Amino acid sequence: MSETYKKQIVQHIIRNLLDIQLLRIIQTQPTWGYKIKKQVEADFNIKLRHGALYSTLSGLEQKGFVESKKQQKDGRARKVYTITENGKIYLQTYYSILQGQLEST
Amino acid sequence: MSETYKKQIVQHIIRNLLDIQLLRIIQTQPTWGYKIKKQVEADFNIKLRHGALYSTLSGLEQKGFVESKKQQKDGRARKVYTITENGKIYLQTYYSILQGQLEST
DNA sequence: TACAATATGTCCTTATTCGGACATATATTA
DNA sequence: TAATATATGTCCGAATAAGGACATATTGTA
Repeated sequence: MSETYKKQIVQHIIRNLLDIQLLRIIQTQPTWGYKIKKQVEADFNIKLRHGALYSTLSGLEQKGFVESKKQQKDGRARKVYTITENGKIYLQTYYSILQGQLEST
Repeated sequence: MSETYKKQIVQHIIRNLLDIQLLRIIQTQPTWGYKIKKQVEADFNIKLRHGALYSTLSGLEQKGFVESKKQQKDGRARKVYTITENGKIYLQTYYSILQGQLEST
């Protein structure tokens, strides 16, 4: 597979479907903004502006796809996000559409 | 699967990953702008602005992912797009990234 | 003959998003 | 104690994209 395009496409997906990617990450385990940023940057070797990250997280919460709880860990205040039932349904619907596209390849 | 979200997500994908969706369609068979518009609108029951469509097609051609040939059919001038080798590699790379995400579900 | 459909393209104003800075607070390390 | 890392958030000017109109040409239909 072409490594040349890989980074480009990942950036494209992260940029244009950030909400869905965040839901994906939060579904695997409850987590918080800063950790997601570090994780995505390490995993994909790209930059993630925290401005976009936090506002997208707020958006997901407003839509009822995630819930947040303030957590105090080692003196640091984290906002831990957990996926909701609606969030799971939304993600599942997204996956099923992609699955359909992959199958018709 | 939730029908409530389906249309919303399809619109999201078409809107944010239009270039990839166009490549997908052109890969299955060479086609032209107007036909793609009608096809997408019928298949997904959404509106596709032809302004965005034609400029995205031009963009794909500039990037070397598709090639166009002017064709005369029934007196009408069509610009028939065909996917290139680079276009196929690009799409394949995209699919492999999605596959990876789907597998980790 | 007028209208709808096929077919492709540009242009312009408005709306949205980007990238980066500004802002704040605590903990750890050099 | 100064810098770095963790942690979350807002704001603003610039860049980009969206929506729709303008433009043109042919064919088929009412």
